[in-house]
Amino acid sequence: MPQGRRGAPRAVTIADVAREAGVSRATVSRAINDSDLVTAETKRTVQEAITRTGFVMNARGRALATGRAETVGVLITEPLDELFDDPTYGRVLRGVAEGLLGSGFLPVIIQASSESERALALRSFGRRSVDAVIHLTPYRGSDLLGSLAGAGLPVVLCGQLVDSPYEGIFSTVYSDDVRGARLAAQRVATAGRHQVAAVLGPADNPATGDRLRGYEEVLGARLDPARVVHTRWDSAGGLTTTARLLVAHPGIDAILAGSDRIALGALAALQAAGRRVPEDVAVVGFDDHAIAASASPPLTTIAQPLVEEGRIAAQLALEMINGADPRTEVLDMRLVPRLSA
Amino acid sequence: MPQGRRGAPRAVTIADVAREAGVSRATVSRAINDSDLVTAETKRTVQEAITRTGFVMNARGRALATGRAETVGVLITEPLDELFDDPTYGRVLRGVAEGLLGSGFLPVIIQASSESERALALRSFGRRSVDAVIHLTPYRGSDLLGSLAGAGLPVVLCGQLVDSPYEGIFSTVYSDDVRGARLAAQRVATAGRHQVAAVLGPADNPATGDRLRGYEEVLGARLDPARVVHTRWDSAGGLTTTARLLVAHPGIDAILAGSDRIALGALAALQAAGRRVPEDVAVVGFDDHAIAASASPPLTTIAQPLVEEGRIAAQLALEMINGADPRTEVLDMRLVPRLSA
DNA sequence: CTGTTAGCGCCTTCAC
DNA sequence: GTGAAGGCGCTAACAG
Repeated sequence: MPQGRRGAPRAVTIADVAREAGVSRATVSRAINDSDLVTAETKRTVQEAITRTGFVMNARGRALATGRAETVGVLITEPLDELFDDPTYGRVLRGVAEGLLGSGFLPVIIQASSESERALALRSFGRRSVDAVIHLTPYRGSDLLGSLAGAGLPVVLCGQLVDSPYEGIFSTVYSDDVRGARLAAQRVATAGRHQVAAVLGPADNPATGDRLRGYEEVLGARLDPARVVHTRWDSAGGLTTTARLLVAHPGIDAILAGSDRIALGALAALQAAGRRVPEDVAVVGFDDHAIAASASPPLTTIAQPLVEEGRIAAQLALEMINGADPRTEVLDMRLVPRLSA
Repeated sequence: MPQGRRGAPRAVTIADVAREAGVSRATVSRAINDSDLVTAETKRTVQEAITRTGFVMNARGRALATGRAETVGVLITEPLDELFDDPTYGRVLRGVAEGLLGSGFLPVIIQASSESERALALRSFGRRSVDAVIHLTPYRGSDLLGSLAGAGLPVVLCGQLVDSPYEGIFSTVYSDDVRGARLAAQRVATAGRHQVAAVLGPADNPATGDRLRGYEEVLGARLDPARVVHTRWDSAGGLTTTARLLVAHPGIDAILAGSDRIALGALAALQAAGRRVPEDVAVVGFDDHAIAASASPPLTTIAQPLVEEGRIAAQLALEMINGADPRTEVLDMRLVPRLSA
């Protein structure tokens, strides 16, 4: 019964239910919230009145009374259409949804790519439209983080921030890039490779530095700084950069790529140069992107536990909503061995 | 000043501002909402008190008083990884955001791919957490639509529903698949193609039927029913299906594909069969997906005005929130001529 | 133009 | 266990 889609004939409230059930509004409220101050008997009476009247709890009244909207905002600051070939966020989001399930809190995704959208989102946070914010794409530099801190509501960052300038203010969850990079480096080290190269992502990205550090820790002199280069995250960058690298350093026998897409480009460059993978040159990617498994040869790579990251972000958000102090969770990455190394 | 991230020392309310400014709460409220019942002078006084106290409007109180949360839910029932896979939704979302800009309403994306998430979303709609819902992926059959109708709040559907069973209840915006298909068909007809084939998407998808109808209207006998086949939306489906089709009907001189991804598969199949495009066989895609422009040869295709679709959906939602009756807007598709036909 | 007075729908002490 | 009463923060109708 699509009752009154216009004119909204005045919604059913707990007062109506109370009248119908012959009890007070307080009792209805208690029954709804399953308080054990109410007889099972009374609860049933109320329940019947609810179905008879078609009562649905109004979230606004409840939010005002309880002080919580029972929603968690998931903030995405990158344009959605630019993320289309990056399943990362989808996975994290799935984790957030799972982590919130059963808590009574609903995740609402808030996209704020433009400056005006960001301002809108911030205003809405300040106004307490949501009880907490999970920020999927935190970046240093951005003044957004400062504004979020000023908004004075619980915030969880997905991703590591260099120097942790907001430690003690925001909760953080991230996968340890240094340790992930160590796994990649160990793979080529135990395979006896000695002339290792690194084709990293942009130098200003925090993950890049961490990954390089992990490589260096394990490989030492096997990773000559001359063979460490930076490029864009995509495969075109990996292709041209690797091609140049092979000319300058023909003896390279392993390539640690900053991302799977870069690795894909590297594979193409190696093939063009007539090198066999992994016989002549081993290649290790990063991310376990969908393209890694279907590359030829299938790409050995490092997987981040994205879904778990989201799940833990949700958990941290709920904790802070309940008054806990912010804290940081670091997750482990995992080597996914395939054929390329 | 990251003031009190815990313990929330009691937020500043209009009462505090009123006291500070030496006016009544009502006046503060009016000043905030820029009512012209307030002197510019008084407004300034209030404004100063606001900055001095650091007041931020509480959305919950306002929502309860006004009866609107000033948010529009954007419902996505497909798994988000597909959202990020398919730029379609991203574009529509961008349009929604644009259409809502300046209205004071904030779009919140609600993902409901699993059954439990759907139930959660519906409950939240019933409770009036949002003022309207824009449903990006409506499908007949789904009982979700019935539940939405029962939730009794304004709903806008993005996409055509066969037989419009909810006409007069939901607003709808869609691009006319029939007319789009006619454009594709005319392209190959004027090019003098006589043995046209159609490699469509799944038969149970409403768009599929419409597109076929458009093709038939224009091509008549040139599109022999024997050369009309169905497959999945992706390129693998296009590849195998087209390959089979070419064996059964070697004389085919044009292929109308149900999507650009299907078209991409068709291109591969044609190349494998040694046919040149467009000399031997013309190919027209559908959607103007990003891959269309970079295909070889670049794909002639049909573009849906996705951003505008979103913008109009937002507009329809706002209209209905303000009491207007639901209505339907049909947008025009556009031929994007490239080299494949 | 501004202040006073009621609510919006729910939850929560405080009595009984 | 249940009811009565007050309040969450804001807006709106009614006086002045």
